[in-house]
Amino acid sequence: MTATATDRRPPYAVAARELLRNTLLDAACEQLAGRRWSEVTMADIAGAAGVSRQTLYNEFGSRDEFAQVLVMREADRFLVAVQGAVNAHLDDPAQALAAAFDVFLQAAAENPLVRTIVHGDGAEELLALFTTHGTPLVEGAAERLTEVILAGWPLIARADIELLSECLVRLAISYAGLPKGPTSMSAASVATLLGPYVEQLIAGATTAAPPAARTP
Amino acid sequence: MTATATDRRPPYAVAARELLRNTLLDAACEQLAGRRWSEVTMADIAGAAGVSRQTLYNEFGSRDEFAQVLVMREADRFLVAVQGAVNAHLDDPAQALAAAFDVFLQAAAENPLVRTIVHGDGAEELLALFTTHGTPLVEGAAERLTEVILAGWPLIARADIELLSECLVRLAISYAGLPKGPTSMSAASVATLLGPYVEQLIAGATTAAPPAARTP
DNA sequence: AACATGTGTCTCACTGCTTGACACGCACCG
DNA sequence: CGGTGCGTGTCAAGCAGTGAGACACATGTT
Repeated sequence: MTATATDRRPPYAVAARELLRNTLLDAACEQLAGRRWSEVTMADIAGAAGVSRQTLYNEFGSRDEFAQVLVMREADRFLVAVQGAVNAHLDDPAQALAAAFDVFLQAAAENPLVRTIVHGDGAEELLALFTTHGTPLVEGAAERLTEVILAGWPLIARADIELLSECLVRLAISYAGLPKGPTSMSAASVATLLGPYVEQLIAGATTAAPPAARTP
Repeated sequence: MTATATDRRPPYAVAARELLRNTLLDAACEQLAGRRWSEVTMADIAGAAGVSRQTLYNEFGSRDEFAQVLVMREADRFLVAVQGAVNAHLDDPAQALAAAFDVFLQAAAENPLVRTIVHGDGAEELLALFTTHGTPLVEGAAERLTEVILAGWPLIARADIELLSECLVRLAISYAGLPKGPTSMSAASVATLLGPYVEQLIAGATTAAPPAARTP
């Protein structure tokens, strides 16, 4: 077995399904760049993806579910960027916080989907997926963020990170939907506010649990 | 960036077919990393790709045709690298020649498929595709290389470039199969040998047909 | 009220993948 | 020498997913 066990090729069937879903989601994003969400029909999306409307329904069930997946995928892309920013500052938690937040806000400000929603052009349904109906998004993003942070600082208690993550996700969504000044400013504010907390977490973890002996 | 008119998304059906072919070819490369070509069965390839043997035959006809496509795809990847090297030295044809040749030999030396063939481990059938049965490869690569050069120096007569391209392709295959010293040395040799010819082409083109004062 | 549009569901035809089988060639082996 | 195993190449039947068309339903428009 020459290839490493981690990067295993997905069987064709799985890859094809993923390709279908991504093609449809990409097609929707493309449509959204020019029109409002309420103006984009399921037929438009299917057509832009080169697929029948029925296939779209088979894959995503309903328009609402499709929107949900669309938003979740976009959020996931942000988290990839955030993960990179965090891993680039593993030595300085506060700076990692600021950098990650800045990267996120920057990406959000440039993202077509986010711009569409924030601009308020008939995308109320999508907006709800970020706010009032945002449970899956917030929980999913917080969970994912928890893993990212936990991977960077394994000594901190998971519960503390979960608390921090949900707070960060909510703040991030808030700032993304209602920007305030330059992104770096907002990021600095968050870092200032939460910096002491994370420093305390780090300190508590390193003193309480030196690398050799782990205490749960 | 939303979507320029040039990079249009391929319809799902096309993308899925391409995905199937690439999955199969990748699976074959993976198998080849550990075993000889003669030891890799069609069933192995199909299985590694997560697809049935019949599908493999439907897509590629026979084992020989599959090997042909495999080699051609690998060659195409080399040409992408070569194209990059050429475009990085549009101001100096001789240097472009050397750089492209060096890039090619470097990539060939590191390529698992090429190494397998050169090492001679039971891949005689594949070796033949580069040499005695290499017509499709040589012609295809020369054609492709012609386009690359023509794109860089549009003033040169196509016939001259075709001549040069075929010569280069044959030399490249020769050096790839039977390396001589460091790759940069071989590249320099070729550049020295063919440099005067290309300089002459450039000179002839710019003096004979100056469509504007725009000489590269 | 009549109409137009979009969603969601259903049915049918078709394409493509899977499975199992078979003939053929070939190397190995008693 | 014939038997056996293995791999190639082909075929037919079965199955899953997609495409195409029609339909009921809700909503908004005229």
